[in-house]
Amino acid sequence: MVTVSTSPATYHHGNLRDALLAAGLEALEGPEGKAPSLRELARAVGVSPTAVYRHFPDKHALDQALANEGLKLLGHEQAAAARKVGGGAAGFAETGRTYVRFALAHPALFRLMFTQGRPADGSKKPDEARALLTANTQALASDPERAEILALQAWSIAHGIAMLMLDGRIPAEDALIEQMLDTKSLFP
Amino acid sequence: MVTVSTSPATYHHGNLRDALLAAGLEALEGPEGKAPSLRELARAVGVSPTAVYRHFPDKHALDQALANEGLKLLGHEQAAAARKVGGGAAGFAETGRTYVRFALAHPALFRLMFTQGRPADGSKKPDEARALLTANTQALASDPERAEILALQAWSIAHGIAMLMLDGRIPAEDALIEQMLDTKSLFP
DNA sequence: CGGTTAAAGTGAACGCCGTTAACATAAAGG
DNA sequence: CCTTTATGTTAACGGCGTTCACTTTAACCG
Repeated sequence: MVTVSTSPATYHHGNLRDALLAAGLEALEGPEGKAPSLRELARAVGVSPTAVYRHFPDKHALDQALANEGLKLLGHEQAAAARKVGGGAAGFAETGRTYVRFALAHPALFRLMFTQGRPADGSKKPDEARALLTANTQALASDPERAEILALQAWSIAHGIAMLMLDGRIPAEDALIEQMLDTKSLFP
Repeated sequence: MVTVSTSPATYHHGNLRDALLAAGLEALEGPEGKAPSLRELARAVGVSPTAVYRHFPDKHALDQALANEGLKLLGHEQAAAARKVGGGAAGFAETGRTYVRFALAHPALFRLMFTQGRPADGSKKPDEARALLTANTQALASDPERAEILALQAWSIAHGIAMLMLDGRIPAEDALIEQMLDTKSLFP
């Protein structure tokens, strides 16, 4: 009898793919600030480096899979944050702050999410974060023409703040995030 | 008699430091989109890998030096662009567009400029780009209190656009840059 | 000058990396 | 059961950043 859940499923030696992703996410949270190496993850999972290639064609594919996990996480956090403040304009503002805070809380993961050329394609539906963004801007923009531009502008400023703070160009202070992302002054 | 100039100066085997930086900048312009390796640069200059360590304590220092070159270049381009349109509000807008265009024109260099934790310190004066930004925002902001925030916001949105375009998240079209950076709608 | 000293470059080696090839083993399934 | 196929392993390759011990060149100075 086997407990069929996320991690220990049909086992040969283990559910390597998921185990590698879990180890990867954990490594990305570490204080190293560095993306883990393939061999490092194999070691962490207790498997030879080449075993990884049964589940990912190459290192880049592994990184992309990790990036996707990160994107999912970010989307969930943003949606939850927006819901918590009741959606609407307040929710929109909250997604922006959450975006930047996520980057600061998971620097290595966030970098990985955007350094890897995006998920190739295949994925039919846009990620949750993106969907939330377009929904919000379409609801809040007076001119639906401008909604799209507004979405890209909002994304860009949040992304810019996140990156500049990660790179130490701008002090990573929470008060500063709120001032810079004040939607009333930015998108009046 | 020696021609004391930038490149062939006091020679032992060569002016390695400058030669390495030149080779580095050239490599960064290549289509690889990858930052050059230390050994690669040593090869390009015709020197053993270890010779590099006479001029830079480690690879990271070399990368930082390259990043500084990039920052200087960006600053010059921005200043020239602002001058060309007569400065003022038009100049401010132009520096933003120039920022993003620079990133698209030199993707690997731009990435390197911001990936390396900033120039440590030491540099007494802030780079030209930064000086230009604060000067512009102080001149254009009604409230001098808000000037600083305005500067960071302007920087962030330009940086965000640049990064998202580099990462293929947003189409890298010139028309889009102008729409997104329209200062009249952004900072009214 | 000539000889010492210090700067600049070399070659061999280390451990890490991603990746390939050839081989082993366990699971699944007719 | 016995074959097939998925999933591992070990050994090896070349490239990387870096260190160590060594050599060569240029500069300085009495």
